[in-house]
Amino acid sequence: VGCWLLLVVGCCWLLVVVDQTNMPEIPEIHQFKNAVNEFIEGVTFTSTEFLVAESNKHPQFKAPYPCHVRATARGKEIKLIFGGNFEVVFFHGLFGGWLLESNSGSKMEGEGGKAMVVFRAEGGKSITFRGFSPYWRVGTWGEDRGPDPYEEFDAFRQNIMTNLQVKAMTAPLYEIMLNQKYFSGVGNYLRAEVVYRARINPFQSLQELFKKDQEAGELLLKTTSAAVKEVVEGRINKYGTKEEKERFQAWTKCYDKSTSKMVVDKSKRKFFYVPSQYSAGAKKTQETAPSLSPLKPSTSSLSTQPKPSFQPQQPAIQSQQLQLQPQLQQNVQQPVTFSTGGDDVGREEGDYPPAVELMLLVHECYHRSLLTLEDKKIIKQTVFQPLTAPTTEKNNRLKWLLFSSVEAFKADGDHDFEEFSDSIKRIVRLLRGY
DNA sequence: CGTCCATGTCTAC
DNA sequence: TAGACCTGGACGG
Repeated sequence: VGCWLLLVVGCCWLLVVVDQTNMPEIPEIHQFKNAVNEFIEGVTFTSTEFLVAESNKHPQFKAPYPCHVRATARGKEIKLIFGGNFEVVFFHGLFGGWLLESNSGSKMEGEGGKAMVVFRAEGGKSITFRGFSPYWRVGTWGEDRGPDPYEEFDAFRQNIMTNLQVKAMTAPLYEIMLNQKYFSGVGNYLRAEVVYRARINPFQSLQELFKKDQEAGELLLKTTSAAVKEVVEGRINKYGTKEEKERFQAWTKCYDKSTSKMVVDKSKRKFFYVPSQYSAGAKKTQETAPSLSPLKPSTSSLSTQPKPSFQPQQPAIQSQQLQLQPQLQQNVQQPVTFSTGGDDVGREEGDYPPAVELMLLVHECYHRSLLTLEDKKIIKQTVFQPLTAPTTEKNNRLKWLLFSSVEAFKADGDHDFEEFSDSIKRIVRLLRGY
């Protein structure tokens, strides 16, 4: 029964893949590759027909006909190998795809978009690469694209491990995962799904992740590979047949779900994530920060948030609260030398003192894994320094900087935690200089 | 009919 | 960092 099912589904899949032409990520590229290979198995190719003007993007070339052709895939690229040594790499770009036809030329000519290049074989079969902003290149894989996480997992992992210290690795996970140099083939839905499935905070960098928790780092890489495998083998496709679309909807747990949170990244692409997915894990680490959930939507909820939200919800938090409270008391009594200048001006009842505001924010950043425990401790020590401790000019200035960061954060309607934690990290670095 | 949006890069100001 | 590439589906008037 299993074989029969495979056969039937396999046939449907072949037909479907033929018509699909939308921005693919690795799984779809592998599906194309598999479909092409099945279709041209044992077929002898005899000619190439170029249907676009020659350009850098679409150079004409001469394949060693007659020959057999084989397709391979790596990341988002597909390579056709003609007769075992002549290679052309294809990139799908915005809306590229392959058309597999048994009766050569029947469908493509003039119909539905521009065919770009047709490879014709004996017996009337042809494969057509079509699209509107794709390209091809005679030669091998793109230089700036890393190994395929699905078919070359070890190389994929190695490429990341040996480059863990490069600057790109300091970008948050959700950004680096679109970097084809390291996450070759990963695209917008995979980054969301992988991070979700691995239950890892996407707002930290890969560098930090590996430093802090090697196992979690390894898990992320393995999950990347596994997710691709699931999509390829599950015949899942957002732009496929009705069944494939349904499978896509069922498979995605995070991407494009109304229950997910969403941020728009630098290149204006949507990143979906579910905070509880990774913050639940953080609770195990005892040092859980109080949740500041009302912070995000409104403009300045931090200063108007009622104190009861401070109430510990769990025993694990309680011990921390007990620790924190005396220190807060102590802080209130501190001289206001570093309270952003305006000495209580415009403060309303219910506002937290600056130091408490700062620590709440730092806690939240720690909660989001934007700051380390170490960072948090250093800030705490600095802010709640015992009255007896010597204070230096420099130290005071850094404290002032810390509070300025809070003001900047509050002034910025977007409540950019990353920016905030970045400035905090810079100050921590300075503090460590002592 | 029009407008917006999408698994993605590349390039010019 | 916006614009280009210039499809095709969903949705609005």
